[in-house]
Amino acid sequence: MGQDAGRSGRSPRQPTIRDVASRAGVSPATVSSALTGVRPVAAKSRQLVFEAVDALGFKVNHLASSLRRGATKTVGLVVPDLSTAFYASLVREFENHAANSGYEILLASSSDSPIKEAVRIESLISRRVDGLLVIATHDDFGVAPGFPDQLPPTVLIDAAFGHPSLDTVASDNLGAGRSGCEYLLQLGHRDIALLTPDLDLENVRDRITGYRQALSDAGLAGRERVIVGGRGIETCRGAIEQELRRPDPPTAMFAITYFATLGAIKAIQAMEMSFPDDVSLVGFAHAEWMTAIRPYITAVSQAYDTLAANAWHVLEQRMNGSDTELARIRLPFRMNIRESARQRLPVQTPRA
Amino acid sequence: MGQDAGRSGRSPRQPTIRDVASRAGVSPATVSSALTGVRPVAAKSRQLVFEAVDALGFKVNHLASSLRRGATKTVGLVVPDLSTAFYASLVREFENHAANSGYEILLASSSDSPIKEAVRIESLISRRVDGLLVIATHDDFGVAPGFPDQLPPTVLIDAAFGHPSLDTVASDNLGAGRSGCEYLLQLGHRDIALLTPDLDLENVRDRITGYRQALSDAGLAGRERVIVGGRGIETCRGAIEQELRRPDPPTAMFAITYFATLGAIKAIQAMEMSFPDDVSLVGFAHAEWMTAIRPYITAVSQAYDTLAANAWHVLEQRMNGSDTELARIRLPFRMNIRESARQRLPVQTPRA
DNA sequence: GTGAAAGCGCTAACAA
DNA sequence: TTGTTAGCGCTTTCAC
Repeated sequence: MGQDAGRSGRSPRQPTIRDVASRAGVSPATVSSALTGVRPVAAKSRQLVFEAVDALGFKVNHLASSLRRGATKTVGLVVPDLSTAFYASLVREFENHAANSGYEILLASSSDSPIKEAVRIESLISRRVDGLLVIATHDDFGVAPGFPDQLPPTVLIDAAFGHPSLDTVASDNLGAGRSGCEYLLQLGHRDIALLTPDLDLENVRDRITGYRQALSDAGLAGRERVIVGGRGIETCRGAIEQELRRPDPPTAMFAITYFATLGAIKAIQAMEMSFPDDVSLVGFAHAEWMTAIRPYITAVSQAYDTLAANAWHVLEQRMNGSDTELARIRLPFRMNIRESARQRLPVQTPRA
Repeated sequence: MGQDAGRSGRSPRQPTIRDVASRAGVSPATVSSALTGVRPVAAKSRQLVFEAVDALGFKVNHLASSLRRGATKTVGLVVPDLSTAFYASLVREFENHAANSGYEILLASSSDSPIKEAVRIESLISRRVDGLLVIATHDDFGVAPGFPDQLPPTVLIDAAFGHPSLDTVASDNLGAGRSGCEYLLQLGHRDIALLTPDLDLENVRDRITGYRQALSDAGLAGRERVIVGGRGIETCRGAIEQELRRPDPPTAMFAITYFATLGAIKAIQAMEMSFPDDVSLVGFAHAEWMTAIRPYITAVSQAYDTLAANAWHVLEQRMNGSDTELARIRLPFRMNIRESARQRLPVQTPRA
């Protein structure tokens, strides 16, 4: 239990493999072999080596070894924003996979900016990561001034699905939009408003398409109400309030984003209405509070764990040199039926 | 805008500083000087170098340069758990500070286990991080089988405050416990239950001490009600329900942890009671939903941004060789007064 | 202002 | 099975 957690720095010098070698009375190559197991080492030598390692407190200099081997056992992870719970969950999953496979994670945030994205990736490349996991800030990933023209093995998650030259993994957004809407339809709703912050990302647009399809399949093609609320909880809230104030307010709302969900909730409260009594709500994403405060929030959520597992798997294959065709993985969403949406009451709204 | 985002790998070979040198007709040393600016370079040479760099698409191999310079411009960040919003916020802040100072972050999760913590730190050291930021899993940081006996400059955040040989930065937990309780006292409450998941960490114990002090200062020394609910939202919930079922239920509750807050909310709902009508609630931590769903949650929260800024600052000093005395920084909490706690009614509220 | 040469710590040939 | 040697790509004396 030798710790000392000693005051930083000031060490005489970290022992090198040479120090170990001379103390063990073998060559550096043997030490290396004993440590890495790349070539057989006599039991005796190995023991000598380990004794010396312990005695000296030797730790391989991963830097030197990476430089020599041409691989760092490190992957870069680029996310648009660490405060979004979904991204944070992905980070957690990836950290886990990485640790289990002997990789380290270099974390970078692009702050939702394509050019910052480019800069951060550049920096990661300079550090010679073996691979890159990126949640792109927009669908044209790779198009930004100063974007590196050579990438290590890279897997794109969530956004930029179907990139022409990179593996991509995403959720079945279309299906998610469909399911959310169908669920509401099933409950008897006919006036279903959809709330989205913007139309920038394809994944969001897909959700909207799914919503439209569900509506049109139900013979309600003309009844779309797509509310673009803007980024930020407050702007979404404003937009929804406006919608609720109309003479023909929706009887149900489908928020297709985490912030949109929060905005919708705030709007409903602000109008002194309540869900599911006055209006049904289907939200998006998973968060613990959704099952803490009543009514529990019915929501569609991404299977972040499966998403991460798949992305990691693909990346690992690539890093190991696999040259199979581009991955194009679509993963199902989860539909968490709880309490915030319910059967439309017959008297609720005037019919058209 | 030269991108290609080309299919991974298969490159001929990354150009090195030598390639640049020969193309520019100067020596490697000059290229290095031009790039790093460590020594003056003639304008002419510099231009030549940059042209060659552009033409070749050269990128310094940070690995090689780190090895040579003996510094990586990388710091390791160890957190107990990425799913806790507070830690995630710290990570975000640190990533930001790092990027602004030209550092990269190597992220590791200890999964709340001291031994995993040791293992992960070991790995980071092997990668020769210049510094370490760690949110320790317990107060005896550094005591675990296999814990490295030499650390780079290290700053401990949140837990293990006052470590004998490392800089520590934490919130004023005692003050937080005090404030939360005093606020409730001020509102006229006399039966205030405190909910904590456990007594393991000193920061939590300090909050409890603060609560006790506030009570005793108010002449209510005998009225402490400390409920240890266990990790996990559900167990907390169970414990609170039990408390609320007593013949003399508390009129107010103070949850001193994020999960405890969620547990308290669930318990209150499960009892078909509501806050602040039947019982007042002061929660812990900051989350957007606390100001989305009514009633908004009154809560004490850590100033994660200030915490991170201070920790980063201290770490940077150390990494630059500062040898001043150990930092021991206590930062104030924030008291977010919202709606979940209110004046105790003279007559205990009847059921609705 | 610039170059030659050594070397950071490790691993991979190549020999033995 | 093991050692010797070269060199990964960079920076840094030291000399000019």
